[in-house]
Amino acid sequence: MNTPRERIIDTASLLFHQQGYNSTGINQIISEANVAKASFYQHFKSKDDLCVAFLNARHGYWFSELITYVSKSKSTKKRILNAFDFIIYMNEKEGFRGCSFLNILSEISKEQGTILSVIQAHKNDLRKFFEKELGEELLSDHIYLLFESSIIESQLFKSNELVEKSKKIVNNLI
Amino acid sequence: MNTPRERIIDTASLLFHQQGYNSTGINQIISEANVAKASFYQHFKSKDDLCVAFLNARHGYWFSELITYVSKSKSTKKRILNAFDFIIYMNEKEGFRGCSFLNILSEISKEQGTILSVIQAHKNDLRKFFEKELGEELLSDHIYLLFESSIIESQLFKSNELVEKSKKIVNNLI
DNA sequence: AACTGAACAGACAAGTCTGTCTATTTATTC
DNA sequence: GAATAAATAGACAGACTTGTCTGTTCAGTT
Repeated sequence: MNTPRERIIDTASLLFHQQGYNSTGINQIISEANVAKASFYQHFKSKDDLCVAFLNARHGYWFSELITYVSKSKSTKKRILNAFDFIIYMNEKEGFRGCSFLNILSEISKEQGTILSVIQAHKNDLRKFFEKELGEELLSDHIYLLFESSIIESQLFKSNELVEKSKKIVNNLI
Repeated sequence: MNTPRERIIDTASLLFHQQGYNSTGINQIISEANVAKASFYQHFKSKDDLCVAFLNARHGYWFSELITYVSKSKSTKKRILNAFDFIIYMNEKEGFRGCSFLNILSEISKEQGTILSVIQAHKNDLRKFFEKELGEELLSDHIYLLFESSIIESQLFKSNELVEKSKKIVNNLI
């Protein structure tokens, strides 16, 4: 049944995604993860510390899934279009809850600089991913921006309509 | 010194923007607005009710400012570029706090459907704004998506770099 | 069989939150 | 000047929050 640490992160992933970071309490996390409170604070020194651990885990999971999706094709163009299909896949899998990183970005204050830099690092990696695929920086940033808004707009409207439209735009662009 | 209702909405605007919706309590709002708690609940039946009122007020303010900015030019192209300059202006004015509507989107749960529809209505109006300016739907949605990500990325990186890049992209696009 | 480290349960402190309530004061209108 | 409406202050209920703490149980190792 996994280690307590894993159970905590798995449960937190689910709850942060479903309810948001600030609306999810430690008590609910440990209760649903079947972990004692003392055990929680043995692994994480604070809730923010858990948040960083969660974002790191999410980063690893999310990118490996993206790479899996992209690797289905060989041509750059198809690979990029696959990335947008990955958004649709994730939306359907996770119920249009958007990007964990951007959701938490909206919830943190100036004092939580550590969390902010984890979010920035994640997005920088995504930006680099498109740059490596495409070479040209202006084009890759263009597609990065469309990718980002595709995630957000599908969360907002609980629909893949604008993801599909982005695919059409990107298809004409490359 | 304004009416209590106005003082509440003004204070809430500031605090929701600075600290987020869930992190801002009623007590802080009424204290900083110099309003009694009973007065607050005479004007708003709940915190979510205040949220809706705030978003409506924000909608009015934000759009009127956008229109002012856009109206400085006559050609469609220049007007669209002005809209991106408006993002830069707001970022500098408000300290890269991003979009009130999207920030609250990240904080609400499924039960808060009323708030969600106010956010969706705002973004639909923005989408229509670009459609009216540009006519072509694919192009106007393309620019709408770049506009949205420009706001978010500048909030994320506390910088106007990607807004400027979007301007360059849009300049080549129209 | 004794030791060790990690997990367990759960009480507790100190503070937060929303929303309700009573009771008093101020301002406006008839 | 009396009546009405809207503001005030602030106590209170009840539930929540994070983090600390005590003490117990259990598995693995020597």
